[in-house]
Amino acid sequence: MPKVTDEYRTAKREEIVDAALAAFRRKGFHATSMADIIAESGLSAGAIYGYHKSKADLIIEVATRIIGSRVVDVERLASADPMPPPANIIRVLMDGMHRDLGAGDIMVQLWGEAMTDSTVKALAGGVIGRLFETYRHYISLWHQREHGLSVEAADALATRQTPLFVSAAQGYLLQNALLPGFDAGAYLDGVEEFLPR
Amino acid sequence: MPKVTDEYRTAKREEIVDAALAAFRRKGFHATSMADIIAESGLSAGAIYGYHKSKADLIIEVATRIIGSRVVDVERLASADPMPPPANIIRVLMDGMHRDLGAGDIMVQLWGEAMTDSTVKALAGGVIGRLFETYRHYISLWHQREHGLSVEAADALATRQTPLFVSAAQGYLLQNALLPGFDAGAYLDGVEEFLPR
DNA sequence: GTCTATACCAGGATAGAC
DNA sequence: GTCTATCCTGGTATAGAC
Repeated sequence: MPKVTDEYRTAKREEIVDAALAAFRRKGFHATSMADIIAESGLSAGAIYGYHKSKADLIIEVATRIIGSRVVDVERLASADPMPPPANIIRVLMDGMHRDLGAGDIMVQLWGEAMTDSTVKALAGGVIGRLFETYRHYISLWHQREHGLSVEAADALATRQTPLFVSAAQGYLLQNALLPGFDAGAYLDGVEEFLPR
Repeated sequence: MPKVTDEYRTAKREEIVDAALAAFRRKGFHATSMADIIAESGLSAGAIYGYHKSKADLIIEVATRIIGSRVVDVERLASADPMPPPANIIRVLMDGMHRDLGAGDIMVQLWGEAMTDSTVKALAGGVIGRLFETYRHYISLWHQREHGLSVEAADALATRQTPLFVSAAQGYLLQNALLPGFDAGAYLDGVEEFLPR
């Protein structure tokens, strides 16, 4: 029975994840060394390794937190009464992203990381899959309410549309991160003008 | 005046880039060590460094080649007589990608790499920018021919639509790389069904 | 529980022989 | 021009004192 409580332990773990997130935001996943995280946290190497067994472990921890918040955002909107049209959700998603992370750069890094690290891949795939499903459900619901479609018809339509909506969000992040003159406002206007409703 | 010709030198450079590409395809940019590239090329460390001064150099070389081919693809279609609708271009782009690279994974890695390596970022930004412009021009042309729009009207419309078309391509690559059950055919059908024409 | 100091390793790049 | 052998840095993780 540890004298120091479980709460203490989890709080400390979180604190370290915070520091890792801050460091990763600044330098990216693999350009960040454990020394950076150690400096950021104000703790020592020994302390960190007492809570997280490796750098990979920290990446996973950070990634889970990032994507998890997005799912919550969409779920919240699904219960709003006048449901915003699906295309408008992108705006909410990107706002949340921006609030949590400052920029989407870290998401892009995460995708890249997933290509070679199977743990990250499984995680990213799983969580994006969840976001995907949440979005699909939202779109189906919206067609039912707004266009009076049957559940089956709405589901079928949503299934065909969802990938494109998800792409609109992913494309926003990528273009924002890569193209010097990216105009976020214009992008979102375009999404609302041209994606189906 | 070198006895060994410039042609020899460039050919050798290319040969090494080929090997690097093969290695990167298999293990990703930073998981690939110089030793891997050396093994793949059948040459030695010394030889490689005689032609390319660093690993970063090789990444740039490979990246340039990859994206450059896409631009050519789109340019070629712009002079086809019945121009395919812009949404159909995605299919061509993805086919070419697949033929050159086997999978888009390496593109995703490249984007991630760009987040922390400013050279790669400048390169990726520049070349994606070129692809972007090529696509925009294509869309404008298409609206002029197909809908009889004035140059100005077509340009304005194309400017608003292009980002979304580019997202559709980027989203394809990402979802294909990350989602276990990704259905490429369905995705492309959705693109052609729902993107504006 | 936390610190400092350090072992240990991977991998990029080079020197110098042929 | 190409090879082998090796240097050296940077970075993760651990050992052991406090």
